[in-house]
Amino acid sequence: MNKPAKTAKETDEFNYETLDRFVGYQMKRAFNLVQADLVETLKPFDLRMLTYTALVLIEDNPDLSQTQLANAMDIERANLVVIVDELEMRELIVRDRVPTDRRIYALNVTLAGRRLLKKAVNAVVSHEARLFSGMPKNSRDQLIKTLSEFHANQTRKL
Amino acid sequence: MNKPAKTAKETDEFNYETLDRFVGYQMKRAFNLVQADLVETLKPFDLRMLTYTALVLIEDNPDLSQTQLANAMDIERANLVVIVDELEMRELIVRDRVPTDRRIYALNVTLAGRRLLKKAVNAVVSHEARLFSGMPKNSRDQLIKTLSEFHANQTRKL
DNA sequence: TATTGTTATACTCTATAACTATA
DNA sequence: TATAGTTATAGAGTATAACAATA
Repeated sequence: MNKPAKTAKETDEFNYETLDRFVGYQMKRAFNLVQADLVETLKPFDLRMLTYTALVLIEDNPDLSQTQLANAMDIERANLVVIVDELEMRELIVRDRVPTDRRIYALNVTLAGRRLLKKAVNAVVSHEARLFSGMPKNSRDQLIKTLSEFHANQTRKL
Repeated sequence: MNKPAKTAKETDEFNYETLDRFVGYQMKRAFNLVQADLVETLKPFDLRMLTYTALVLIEDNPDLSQTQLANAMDIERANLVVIVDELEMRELIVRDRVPTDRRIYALNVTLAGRRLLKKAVNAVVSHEARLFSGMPKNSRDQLIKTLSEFHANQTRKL
């Protein structure tokens, strides 16, 4: 097959030699796929990953303050405000005033929030089961463990 | 320790019961840490993750077209245009015209691009070595393998 | 008709600085 | 002074639709 010297790359086989050792990029690509599927999964509940995560953490940790929630979610307090605003406006959570320290809000899930979350959690569990169905269970468990330990390790260094 | 009934959560021990099974969130948190560190690593070269990745792929795959590159990077063609614009403007790559198909550009790295990339790759390798220094080598290899297989699995399904 | 590269646009997430009210 | 929540803003990444040139 003689071709002209200058043509565009014609095969679909890419050389990922340099990129394959780039863990960050593997993480990004994998996460992008998960994220895209998750967006669709949460759409019926009018939730995004951040609002879903916030709701989960507030339910599992009653009376959480916004600063604590932001830390737990690894985002800035400033960016959490609009998320909490949205959940409060939709009456999925409440901002309770704390008598002993009037600077703080104690966040709590409402009944409506609890009901919505229950359905959303089920949907997310199904979404992940489907997404990782091709992955052996021990690989998935190991993945969670590795990522979790990595996160713990990094944040401890600060 | 008797406390008033309504106070904000006082301990730093969080209940991650629901979240811990949420692989997508583990991926996101881990990736965010990597990304934040990578931004600093690439800053001296005036590169971002996307421009760095594009440069790597173009060097390792001469005569790549923009559509092929976008596919390899898992981004939309439309979003690649500004990335290629930037690299071309900085004379790190060239858009070569393909005589046999005038719709296509054949992307190639310039000498300057090659020189910059060599330093950048070294910096990224160091950055990852440092970042994952607390992780056993086989965990890191397994992580790359799992993420890579996951990606291959998902994209094959389309 | 289909494909490549392109423009425009909207939305989301992230990061920073500065403000207020409370402690 | 320091902290909790807030506002404003800028930068970056992502997704979609529509267009011109070319096949």
